[in-house]
Amino acid sequence: MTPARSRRPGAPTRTERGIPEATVARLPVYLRALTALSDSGIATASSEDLATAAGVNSAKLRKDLSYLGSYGTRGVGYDVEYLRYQIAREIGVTQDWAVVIVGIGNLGHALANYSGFGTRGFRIVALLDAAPELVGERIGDMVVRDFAELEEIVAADRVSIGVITTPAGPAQEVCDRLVAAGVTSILNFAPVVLSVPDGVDIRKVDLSIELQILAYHEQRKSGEAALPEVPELPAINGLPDLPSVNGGVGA
Amino acid sequence: MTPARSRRPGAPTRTERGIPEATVARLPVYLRALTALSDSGIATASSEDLATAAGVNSAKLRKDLSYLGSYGTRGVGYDVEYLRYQIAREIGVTQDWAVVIVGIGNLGHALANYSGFGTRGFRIVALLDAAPELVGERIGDMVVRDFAELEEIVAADRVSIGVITTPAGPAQEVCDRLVAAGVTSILNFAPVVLSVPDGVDIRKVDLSIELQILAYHEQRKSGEAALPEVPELPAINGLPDLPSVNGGVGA
DNA sequence: CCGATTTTGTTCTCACGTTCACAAGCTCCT
DNA sequence: AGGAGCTTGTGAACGTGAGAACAAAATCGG
Repeated sequence: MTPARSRRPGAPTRTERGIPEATVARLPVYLRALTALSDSGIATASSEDLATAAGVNSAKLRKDLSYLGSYGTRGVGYDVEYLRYQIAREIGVTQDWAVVIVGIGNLGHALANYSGFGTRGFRIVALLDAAPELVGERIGDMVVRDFAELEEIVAADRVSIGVITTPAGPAQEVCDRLVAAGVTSILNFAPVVLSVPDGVDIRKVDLSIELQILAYHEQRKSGEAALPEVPELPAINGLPDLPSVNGGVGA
Repeated sequence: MTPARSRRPGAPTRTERGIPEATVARLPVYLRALTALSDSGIATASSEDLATAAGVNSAKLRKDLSYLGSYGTRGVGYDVEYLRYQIAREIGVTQDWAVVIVGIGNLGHALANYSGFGTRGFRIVALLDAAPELVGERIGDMVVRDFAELEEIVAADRVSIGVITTPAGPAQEVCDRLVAAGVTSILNFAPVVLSVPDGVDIRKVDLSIELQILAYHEQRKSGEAALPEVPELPAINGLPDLPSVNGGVGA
C-alpha cells in the first residue's frame, strides 16, 4: 500500500519519520501503563518495571521507546510524567480528535455510553443513524441525529475519525459516505471487509473472528486426538454440483 | 514458546500440525467470505476471487490454504462448500463452544444481544455479574445470573471460553476466577493487561487502543509540519523530582 | 489423443519484528 | 575523585511473514 519511502542506509539519525507499525500498536499500551504508574504516585520507572506493567519484554520496550528518541536516563530509568507526555504527543492524543459513531444499535449504544471514551484525546461529536425511530433519542448527554446530516457535521467539527457500528449490510455504503464527507480514518465493527481509497486508514474490530481464533487454539489443547483426520464430505467424488445455498454443512 | 518441531526437509506431507499464527488469524475471514459466496449460490471460486472477497492478496491466500492441505483443483479453483467445511473444521467451529460473558454493563448487554453471535459455533450459556441489581434481569432469552455461580456453570456446561466485559478494576480477579474454574481461553474487553498461567490463551479487544493507532496515522497525514519538534516540558532541566500525581500534562 | 490454457501449490527472496548481548553513560558510595 | 553498580540504547543474530515467480496438474478444444 504505502510506497515505503526509500531507505538511505547511512542516515538513521533522530526520529526521522516512520515508527514501525508493530511499535505504534504498542505505544497506547505503554501510555496506559504510564498513566497507571503516575496515578500510583510513582515518578520514575525502569524499562523492566514498565515492561511488566505493559505485559511485554523489556528489550522490546526499550527498542520501541528508542524510536521516539532518547528519553530515559541510564542507570536510572524513565521519568514517568515526561515519558507519558512524549508518547502522548507522538501518538497525537495531546490534541483531541472529533469522532462520529454511525449505527446506534446495541454496540453503538455501548460505545456512546463508554464514559471518557477510554482514554482522553477523543471527543464524540455525533451519534448518527438512518432509522427515523432512533433519531432524537437521548443517550447520555447526546442526541441521535439523522445520518443525512453527516456531511454537515464532518465539515463543521473537522471530524477525521468515523466509527461504524452498523450491521454488515449498509457498512460499505456508510463507509463510502464517510470517506466522501472527508473522514480519513475509520474504525469498523461491522463484519465485512470494507474497501477504501488510498490515504484512508481503516482498522477492524471483529468479535467473532477473535472467538474463532480462540476456538482454534482451544481445539488443539483439548485432545489433539479428537481431531478427525480429513473426514471428506459424504459426496465429493465426481463433480462439485451446486450444493450451494442450502447449508448442509456445519454452520 | 512452542519448540518448533524439527523440520525434516523431505517430509512436509499432510497437515502436520502447527499453522502459522498469521494464517490462523485470517482463516475466519476466509470462512466468512466463503459463506458469503455460498449464500450467493456460487459453487466454485478461484484463489483470485476468494482473495478479493477476503481483502487479501491471492498468493497469500493460496499459501494460507496450503497449510490446511491440498483442497482445490488446479485449473479450476476451490469448491466453495467443501473448502468452507474444511476451514470450519480446522478452526473448530463445526462443534460448538460454550461461552460465558462476565460483566453485564453496556458492552455486555450489546454482546448478549448480538444475535447468532456473529458466526455459529458459539453458544452463550450464561451472563454473569456480581451486582445484585443486575442479577435476574432478562436479556433476550437469557437471565443474568450471579457471578458466584461461575464454577458450577463452567463445570456443568463444559465452558472453555470466557468473555470479560467488566471495568478495568475487577478484570484480573474475574480472570483468575475463570481460570480457576477451568476456562482456558479468554477474550478480554477490559482495558488492562491480564496475566494468566501458561496454557491459557488470551486475546484482547481494546477500543481506545484502536482509536489511538488511528490517531497516530491521522496526525502524520494532516500536516506533518504541524508536529512540534520535541517541545520539552517546561521544567525537566536538572532532576526529575516527583511531579508524579498531579496530571499537569495533557491526558 | 495432444497441446493450449488456466489455476493451484510451492520455492525463493526479501522485509519486518523479536530477542540477545553488550558498550555507553549515569549515579552513588567510599 | 575514582570505581562499583545499574540501566539505557543499539548492533547483530534469528525467526516469522509477505510477495513474486514458476513448475505441476487439471480441463477443454481440436
